Amino acid sequence: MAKSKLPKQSEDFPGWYVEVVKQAGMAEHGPAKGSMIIKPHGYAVWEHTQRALDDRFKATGHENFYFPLLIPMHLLEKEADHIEGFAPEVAVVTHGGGQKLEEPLAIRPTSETVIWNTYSKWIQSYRDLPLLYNQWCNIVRWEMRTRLFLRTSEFLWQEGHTAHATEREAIDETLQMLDVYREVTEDVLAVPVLKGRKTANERFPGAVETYTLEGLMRDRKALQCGTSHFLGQNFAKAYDVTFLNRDGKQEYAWATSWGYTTRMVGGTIMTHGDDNGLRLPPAVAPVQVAIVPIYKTDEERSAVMEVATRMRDELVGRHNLRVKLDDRDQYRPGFKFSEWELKGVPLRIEVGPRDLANDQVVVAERVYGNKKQLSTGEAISSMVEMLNDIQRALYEEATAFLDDNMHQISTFDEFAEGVETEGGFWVGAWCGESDCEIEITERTKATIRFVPIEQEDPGAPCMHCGKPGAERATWAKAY
RNA sequence: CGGGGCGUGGCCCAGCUUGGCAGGGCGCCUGCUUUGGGAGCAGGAGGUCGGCGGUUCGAAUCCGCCCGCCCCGACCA
Repeated sequence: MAKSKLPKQSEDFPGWYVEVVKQAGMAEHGPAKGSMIIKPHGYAVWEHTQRALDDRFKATGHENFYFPLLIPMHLLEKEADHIEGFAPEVAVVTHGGGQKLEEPLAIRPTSETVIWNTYSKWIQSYRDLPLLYNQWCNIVRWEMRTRLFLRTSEFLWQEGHTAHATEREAIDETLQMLDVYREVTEDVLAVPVLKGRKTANERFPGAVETYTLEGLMRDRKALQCGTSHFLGQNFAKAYDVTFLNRDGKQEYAWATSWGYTTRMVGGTIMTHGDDNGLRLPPAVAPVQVAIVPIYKTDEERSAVMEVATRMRDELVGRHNLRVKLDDRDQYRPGFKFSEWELKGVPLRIEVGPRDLANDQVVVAERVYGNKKQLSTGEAISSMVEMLNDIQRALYEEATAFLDDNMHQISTFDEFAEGVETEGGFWVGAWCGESDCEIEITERTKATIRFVPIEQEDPGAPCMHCGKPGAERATWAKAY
């Protein structure tokens, strides 16, 4: 493996992250404060994530639509908890056409308000329900402090907004979509996650319940990886969305919303990356196989390129893989090896004169850091299986890491000390009261990432205040 | 919003203390030699020194104001 030009993860994780994002060509800062330019290598990871999600949305009966970016202020202000939660981070357009606007326009921080305002027109009867819709879009949330992918003032996401005739159906939808997120996060991004319910403090503004997925990054800090909200009838009441039920009675509709963002590109980087750069899961890697030709003379070049091109064509045409034949003449092989490793490409094929003489190629695996010699035919026929194996290996490695960093809390002091020095997830009894939660957070800088989806008696008093335990809470320092 | 830092060829930075030809490394272009783990040599292109004003014979450098960005905290996906 090449010597890295990156800071070491163990010495400076934030520095490592900033550098690997830049050097691997994933993203850079935009000209406006807190904004992000997503570069092709980063955007492709998002595109593959989008595809995985969108296919599953369709498979569960959802359709895509699109609502406008600009929302009249008065619409935004109808649901009290919602506007209170979002007010500080809403960007507002005050001028247009060279004039001050009569009514300012909010740039959407999320679209519940404009969508539920419209749903009131779309929903009259129980026969109109359910509405199972989703949109892919950008949103703006004015943030104090930003980090590429993890928190920028504008980001890309998907927001699902469904309306239902019954509470049960809406709750089922909320949990179903959380499961879709879990499947994509674990099976596609190879990021293992824990599933749970947010406390009142951490809940989405306007939601009755917020369900979450939490992953653990390599610096042992938690990352929220997707949330699904049961909104009850809060938005239906604020925007007067009623329908006539089977019995001829007016009822408020039940709502859900769920979102998944470009943040997970950052989550994937921080879950799998190592001191040599990215390690991308094959399912989302923009390039799954890089072929590096090696030659000195023109004769060698044409002989090597012929084999390399044939392999590329077969891997693309017959095996449907994403392959890059690196025929750039201005770089030498060693440079290319390092670059593809930095960019996290799972497999690299090296073809040179020595290989041609032996009717073989060299295959290097990014995740294992090894090289093996295979015949051309073997290399081609085993490539899909090797990629599947790498996908699985990344997930298993991350799962082992997560398991190693799960701690059961026995005393508050041990927890406070441990979460500070070791990081990771800490599980223990909590009284269920917000004031106590806030005190613990102030003392430890850790937050409750989630409690079990179905409330469970921990069978022990609260680790902090000693009152009867109401919940088994999982704590961590988080992004 | 508080604390800290920084704005100088595409990128990273030196020069500023003590005013006097605008420099280095990387990258880029050309040529030759190279090519199995980040190549070497030679030549070359590229600059309103963040902006405005002031002091001065003379300002990247001193003074004032402004703008922008990054990092650390409080808020957040």
